[in-house]
Amino acid sequence: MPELPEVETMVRGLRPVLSGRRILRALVHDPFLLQGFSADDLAGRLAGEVVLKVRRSGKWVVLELAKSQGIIVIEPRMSGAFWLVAPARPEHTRLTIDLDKPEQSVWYCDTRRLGKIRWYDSAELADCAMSRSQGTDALEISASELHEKLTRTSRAVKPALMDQKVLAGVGNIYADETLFHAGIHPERKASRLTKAETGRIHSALVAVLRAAIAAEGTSFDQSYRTVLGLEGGFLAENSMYGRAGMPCKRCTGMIVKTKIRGLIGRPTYYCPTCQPASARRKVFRAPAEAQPGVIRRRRGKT
DNA sequence: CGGTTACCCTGGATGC
DNA sequence: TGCATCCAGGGTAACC
Repeated sequence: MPELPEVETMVRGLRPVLSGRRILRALVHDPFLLQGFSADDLAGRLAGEVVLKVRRSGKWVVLELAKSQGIIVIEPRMSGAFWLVAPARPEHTRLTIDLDKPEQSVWYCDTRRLGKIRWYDSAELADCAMSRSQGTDALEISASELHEKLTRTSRAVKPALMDQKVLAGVGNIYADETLFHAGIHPERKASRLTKAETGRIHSALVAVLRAAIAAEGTSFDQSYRTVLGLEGGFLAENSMYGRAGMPCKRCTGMIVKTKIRGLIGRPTYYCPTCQPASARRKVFRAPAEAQPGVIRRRRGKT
């Protein structure tokens, strides 16, 4: 579930509790998430370690260890979350880290078990591995680099924005939100975007991510919570996600939920009026309610 | 090679 | 109530 703002919120919550602290012991409850090492191995390496730094890279949580100089990378993917407060060990806990003086437990939970935990022996190895699968962080990329990266691909702009190698941190919710604020249709061909348009995407991206971080992310249903178990507040400010059939906040037209090419299996929300399919032509066809699974529009033919 | 899809999991919601 | 199906905010192997 977590995208950049949610992971940033996790890291900000973990940092004061974890950094500089000694790990008493680690308990691996589910070795399934471990990539390339065993539960005993991880427990052995963590016992007695000191956490040097907690930081974020794209949608990943990075723990730097002081003694071994090792790096742990946690990818929460869809359902990973950290808990600092709970009456007892939370359900679906996959890893427990017990801290020393004063005693405090950090639980890492992952309902769907899609997340991954990786270990690197040095910062160099970790950086090398991470830069292979992640582009520039979405909060650090410049407007000109974004323009260059987007116009290099012929894909639709939304899947391009969500490609972690293009830029790291944007997922389904914030891609829709960003494109709405930029006034760009999610299926616009990325290579055809003008400098002005990618500039609007860049400004919208930064504004949306900052607002979402300030609100501590987006929560709905039983999904994402902060490390203190609180809901993030961005859903109230959010203009697109989950608002199919509701009025657009800018033009009062109706928000559409659909599926787009390159992102089968994930919903896309957009406003057909504020985000026209072509930069030059207005869309007259009612684009609504394409049946789930059916791919709308192919070369403008109806 | 670039673009797209199938699949990895589980639990909650929905439909019959 | 019970069972089947669908859905979800991510990432990647494998396919065309």
